[in-house]
Amino acid sequence: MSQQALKGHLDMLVLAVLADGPKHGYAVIDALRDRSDEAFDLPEGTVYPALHRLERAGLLRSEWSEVQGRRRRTYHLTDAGTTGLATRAAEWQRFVASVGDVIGRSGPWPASA
Amino acid sequence: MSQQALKGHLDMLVLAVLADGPKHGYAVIDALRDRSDEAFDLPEGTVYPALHRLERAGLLRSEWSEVQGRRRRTYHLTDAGTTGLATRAAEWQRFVASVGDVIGRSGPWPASA
DNA sequence: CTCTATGCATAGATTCACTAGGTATGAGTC
DNA sequence: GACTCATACCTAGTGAATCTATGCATAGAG
Repeated sequence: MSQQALKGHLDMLVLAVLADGPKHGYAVIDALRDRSDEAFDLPEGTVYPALHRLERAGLLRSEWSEVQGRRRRTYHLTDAGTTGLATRAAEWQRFVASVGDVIGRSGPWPASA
Repeated sequence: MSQQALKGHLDMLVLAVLADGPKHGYAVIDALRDRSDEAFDLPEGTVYPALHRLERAGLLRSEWSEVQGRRRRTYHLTDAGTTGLATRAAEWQRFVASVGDVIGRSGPWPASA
């Protein structure tokens, strides 16, 4: 996968896995890898700053906890995060449709699942 | 549309419009706008550097001509450009499928055309 | 003559994922 | 006990690539 393919779409992916339920950072990374069948195996240096950015933007909130001697910061979507995800997902689908128009796709995408 | 959505995908789009036939830079911009129904209305400062980059990479070649007193640089795909487009289009579809897996798409995309 | 569209170009700003490092705990191995 | 690995957090700096802003030049319309 191209190194820049994610640009501008990472926030949506993070919001999407958190829409399933609160998770701490490391679990977000695992969820992205599992759900994408290894396609999105993101380094911590990518995901942690994204989480901080989304919290600063008000789309996430977090609480600290301690589980078996390890500090965890668990993130959950705010209301703004929920609507933000919906907005980004809609934009994504328009983007995909536009790219399809340009590259000349005719039929529906092959199902992956 | 997000400002960064194109990151890493612009090359594919440029190659796609040139796969339809040789075009000069300004015409590439027009083709992208027309084919995407205005969604991709890209500034010259985006497209010209992309064309130069693709030519340096050997995916495009260009010739100068003069039409009605205006200098034109017309680009066409090389063989590497044709295969490069196929590669990028395949990667794009895998990327779209992976994003779909993460954000929980179930059915096929709604047809846009 | 001015303004717009056409047609090319580049320099600098900006965004954002990634690389590379750092800290710390728990569990398993030798 | 020492070592290694997985878990779990963090940030500074790099790099790639699009966008903003600007410049030059010609043709045509008003």
